[in-house]
Amino acid sequence: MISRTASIALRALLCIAERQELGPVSAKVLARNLELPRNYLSKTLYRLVQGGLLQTTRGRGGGYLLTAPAAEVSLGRIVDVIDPDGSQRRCLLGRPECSDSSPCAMHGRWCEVREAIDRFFAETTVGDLLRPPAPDHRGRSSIHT
Amino acid sequence: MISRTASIALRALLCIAERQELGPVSAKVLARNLELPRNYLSKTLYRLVQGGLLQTTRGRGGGYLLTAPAAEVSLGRIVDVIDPDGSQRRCLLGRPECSDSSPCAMHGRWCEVREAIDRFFAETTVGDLLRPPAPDHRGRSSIHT
DNA sequence: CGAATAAATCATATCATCATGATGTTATCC
DNA sequence: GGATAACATCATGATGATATGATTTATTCG
Repeated sequence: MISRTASIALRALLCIAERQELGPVSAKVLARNLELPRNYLSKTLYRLVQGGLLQTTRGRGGGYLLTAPAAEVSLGRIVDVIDPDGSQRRCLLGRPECSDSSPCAMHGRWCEVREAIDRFFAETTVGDLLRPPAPDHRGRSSIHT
Repeated sequence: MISRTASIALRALLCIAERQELGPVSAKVLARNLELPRNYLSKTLYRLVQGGLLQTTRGRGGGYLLTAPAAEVSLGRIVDVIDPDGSQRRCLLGRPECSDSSPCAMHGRWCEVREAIDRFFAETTVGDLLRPPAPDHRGRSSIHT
């Protein structure tokens, strides 16, 4: 669905968003929290910096901060920075020019699903995920407010 | 979403399903139709044979046939044979044990989308794709018994 | 300044996927 | 039985994603 690196990027951004009120979050802290090698993480974080999602400060007390409020950062923007060829999720049969006017055999049926995926990534923000997961009918949790 | 090889497998099965009334479909014919190197295709087809989706006959006039009616072969079965680790599509944050009782931050929101994807692959069959996707035409698509 | 901290970068290493070409095996037809 | 057709398998290479470790650059603090 998304690459492992994109998955790491999502986790890293969430972790930074949770902690940045206390100041920049260092790669060291992130590596410890995400249980990942520091340098590998560092490279992924740098891609997010270049993608405009993070800003950094070096030296003592330095680290990473979001460039925009968490509520304004969609998951899609994060994934697009790491997996730039989002057209992975396009035609299931691999046709580069699959479209409504030139559809493959699955086009009609798959489009609905694909649009649901696109909506998820476009509409869900980092901010949405900071608040405890929306209680739903699933799992039958009997927690009342 | 699915690997390139899985995409090729889908195309190959569709092609075989379309042509098998005339007898087994050879790798040579498939390679020509799908514009793919014969040997590479051959290896992928063999995986489908091992997965129980295709049967083969060798020698003159030989080739590949579906083992079951097209209407009974779901796309999910095909993809599972080629990309056995379907858990790719599971937790977006890569948690192996993400579930309703132990959800990640995205679990609730993502599950709905994931289930739509799972339904698509489980419910769409090769047979569904053989008939043209019923565009604006009336009459052909109303085949509800 | 010099030491410490932290990000940025470089050089490799590893691994799975994708792909090609050559060869082996099985079945059919004459 | 020999030629041919067709799938099965092997060996190898190319590519990109993943991962590790070492080094360099920038900043802060004493």
